[in-house]
Formats: sequence, C-alpha cells, structure tokens
Amino acid sequence: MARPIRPIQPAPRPPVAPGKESSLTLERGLALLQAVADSESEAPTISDLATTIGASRAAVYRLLVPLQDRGLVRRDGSKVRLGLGLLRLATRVTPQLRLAALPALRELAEAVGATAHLTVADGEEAQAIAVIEPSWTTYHVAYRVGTRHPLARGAAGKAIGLREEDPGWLATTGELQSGASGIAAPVRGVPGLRASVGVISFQSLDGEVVGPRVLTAAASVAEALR
Amino acid sequence: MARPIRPIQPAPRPPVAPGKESSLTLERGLALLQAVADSESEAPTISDLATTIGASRAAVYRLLVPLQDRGLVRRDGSKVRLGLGLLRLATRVTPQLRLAALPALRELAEAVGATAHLTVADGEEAQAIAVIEPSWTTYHVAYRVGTRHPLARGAAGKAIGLREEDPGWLATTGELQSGASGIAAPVRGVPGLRASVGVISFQSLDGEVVGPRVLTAAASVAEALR
DNA sequence: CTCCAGTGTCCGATAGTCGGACATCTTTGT
DNA sequence: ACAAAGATGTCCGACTATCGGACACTGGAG
Repeated sequence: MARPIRPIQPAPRPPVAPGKESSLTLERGLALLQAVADSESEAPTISDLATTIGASRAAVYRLLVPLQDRGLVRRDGSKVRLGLGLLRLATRVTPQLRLAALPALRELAEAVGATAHLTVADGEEAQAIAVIEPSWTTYHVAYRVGTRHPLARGAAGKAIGLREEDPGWLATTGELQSGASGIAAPVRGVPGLRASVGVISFQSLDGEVVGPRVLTAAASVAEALR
Repeated sequence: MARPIRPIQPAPRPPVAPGKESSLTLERGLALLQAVADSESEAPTISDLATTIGASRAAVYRLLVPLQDRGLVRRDGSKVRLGLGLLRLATRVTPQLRLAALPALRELAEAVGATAHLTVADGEEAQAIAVIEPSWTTYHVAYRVGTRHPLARGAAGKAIGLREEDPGWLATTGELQSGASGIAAPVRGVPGLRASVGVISFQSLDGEVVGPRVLTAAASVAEALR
C-alpha cells in the first residue's frame, strides 16, 4: 500500500560492498562453474549446485543456459559436467603467458649469456612454455618450446617442487642431456601456476652468480603474472 | 501483422526468446571472456572489449570484477589478458572427459580383445586421455594414460586429422612401436574437441572387422560428449 | 600548452533477475 | 501395486541488480 514515493531511501544498501561495484549474476555463474569443476568424480546435480552456490534452483537453470551454449558445461542426464569449451579457452592462455614472461626471460638470457626458459607443470610432466636465447654468445643451447620431460628430472622440473623453506633455486647437471647444466627457480606467489624460470648451458654455470639472477627473473615473471 | 491467435497476452515479449529463459548478464560476461581469448596477440583494452561485446564500458568494468577474482582474466596495465584460473579449470576437464568415454572404450576393448584408448590433440602432439585393457585376453598391449607422441605418427594421431571426405578410420603398423598395430577413428561432431578412439595390438588387426567397431565406439564417445 | 583518447565512478530509470509455487516424472518404501 | 517422497523443469509478479549516459581525471601526442 502507500508506496511513499521513496523519498530518500531509508536504508539503502548496507549489505552491498562499498567502493567496489560488481556483478552478482556473473559472480554466481562463475561460482556455478567452479562448483561443477570442484565436484570432480561426484555427481553434481542441479539441486546440489543450487545449495552449493546458495541460490534457487530456478537461478541455476537460467545460469546453465549461457554456460552450456559456450560449451563450458554439458548436461549428462540430470548431472552436470565440465565441457570442452574450457580446453579451447585454456589453449589461448599459454601464448599470453609467454608474452608476459618474455621481457624477464630476455633480460636473464642476455645477462647470463645462456638460454633462458619458462617451464610449467602439467600433471606429472614439465613443459617448456617460453624460450629465449642470448643474442651475443657464440654458442648457446637450442631448446625447443613445447619440450616435455618428467617433473623429477632437470633443474626446471625440480625447481617447481621447491617449497618455501627450501633454497630459492637449484642446479643440476646432465639430468636431461649429458653435458648440459641448468639452474632454475620456482615462480612463487602466482595462484594456480606451478612453474619455474631457469637457464641452460653446455658450460658450467657459477651458481653464486647466476642463482640470484635466476631468482630475480623468477620474481619478475611472478610480478608480471600477478 | 494478423497475429492469429494469442487471445490473451497483447504483446508481452516479442524480443525475448520464447521457451528459453536465460541470463543476459552471464551471457555477456562469458562473451567478454571469449573476447579476451580471441584477441590473442592484439591489444584488448576495456573500450575495445565494450564495443566487441556490444555493451557500455561501465558494464565491462562490472563484469571484469568477478572474472578477475576467479583468475580467469588479469589486468596488465590498461590491457586485459587471460588469467591462470583457466588452467586450473581445464585440468578438471580431462577426468570428466575420461569418465564419459569409459563405457564405450570398455565395450570396444572387450569386443575386439585389444587395448582401447581415447586420444586428444594438444597442439602438435597427441595425448592418451583414457586407456582400457580387455579383461579376457592372455596378452594385450599395456598403454599408459598421458603418453604423448606427434600427431603425424601412429593411427591415433593420424585419425585426428581425418576429414569428412576421408574414410572413417585408418590403420597403421609399427609407427610408434615396432610390431604394434593400431586402428583408430576420429571423434566427430563434438565442437572444440580434436580426438580419436582406437585400439592397439601386437597381433595384426583385421580392418574389415575391427574398423567398423572402432567407428561405432568413436560415435558412442561423440554421443556421450555431445 | 592544449587536445584527444582512454580510464574509472556515480546515479536514476529500466529491465533482467529472483525465488516461491505448480505441474510432471521418477524413485522409494511398505 | 499403490502411495508417498523426492526431483526436475517452468511460470509469474515483485524486487533489485543491472544498464548506460554523464562527469571528473590522467597521460601521452602534436
């Protein structure tokens, strides 16, 4: 009744976060996608998802439509599974990751005079994402982007497993290629990324000099991806 | 003009799609994400994105907040890049893909009496996503999930490249392992997926018999992922 | 120095979204 | 076998989140 003209807004928006304007619907939609991803082997049904993200079932139905259209999720009977559109999107991530890391790698390669690389973990393997060769050396290691090797072998793979309490970098020799030495440091502080930055050389690398430089480069890459 | 029946309802929602209730905001948010992914090496700035998805800049700002919070995009100065959250999500896709394909692979392996596999293309390489060994054979090929090999070698990889006008399946011998034969067929009709289904054996495989079975299995997998 | 292009934010009006409720189907229990 | 319980999918009016024009700033180019 009444409808008192809404003079000044009695209690406008206490719950709304001040200073940050966001999108509730998209937030819920992404929460939905995340919920589907998290319920890995279980059975994520629509009702489950509704309670998980704290919305009504009707809302979940609406939100599923765009997600389905883009292939991010698919319906398997009454269950909801992740879709293949995510693979297509993920394919586009690596090039942009490479672009972001190139400046730091370039500087590292030129400073040390050895081939520099960014390597990310993919399951139990490590994959070279970006490689930069120094411009002024007579000889250097040619290392191919896309190369994969076990996480447990080579400085690049081992560095990814380093924890906070471990030293910031490590060196190996001849683990992947006889005669080749590597020094690598993990990229820390970037959620969702297990990666390392390092250099490779056929000459012996002086850890006391190169180690800190690699560490700095890893920090720069982390900064660029933050 | 007529508007034949529709006795009640004068003209409630001509623009709104009938029968399908969707979410415009989420649709736009995903279009935004897609736009960022598509503008690969270019410079995707906020204004660009606004015009690309056909919304106001203010809308893009709002939509970016949840996307950023989830790490799906990140801001690099005034540019927008894809984030690493996509990698985390993509990691969860493969297990669900495997689950969907298992029944068809199981049936194929038991029927043929050879190891069956689902292989997807990842860049220039092929990776085994799911492997099922037959239960009743004395010997069979042991094939590891996660194995990678060039797309150009082996039935699994070559089959992925088959086009619509090509035959539905192909056979190879000794391309990946001397003495091993393979028959594989591409998984067709699943947008965003470049994959094949096949069998491997150390004995010679009769294409006339096994080929059609592989073809059927590939269709089943496609159906399960549709 | 000015101009242009682009960023980030506010606000009222609109239109999209919210969730309770209903009609079906499927499953469980006795 | 039948009924009760649970789930799915859809509709609708009330509400509120969203929309986009407008403004204030910032920074680089001419």
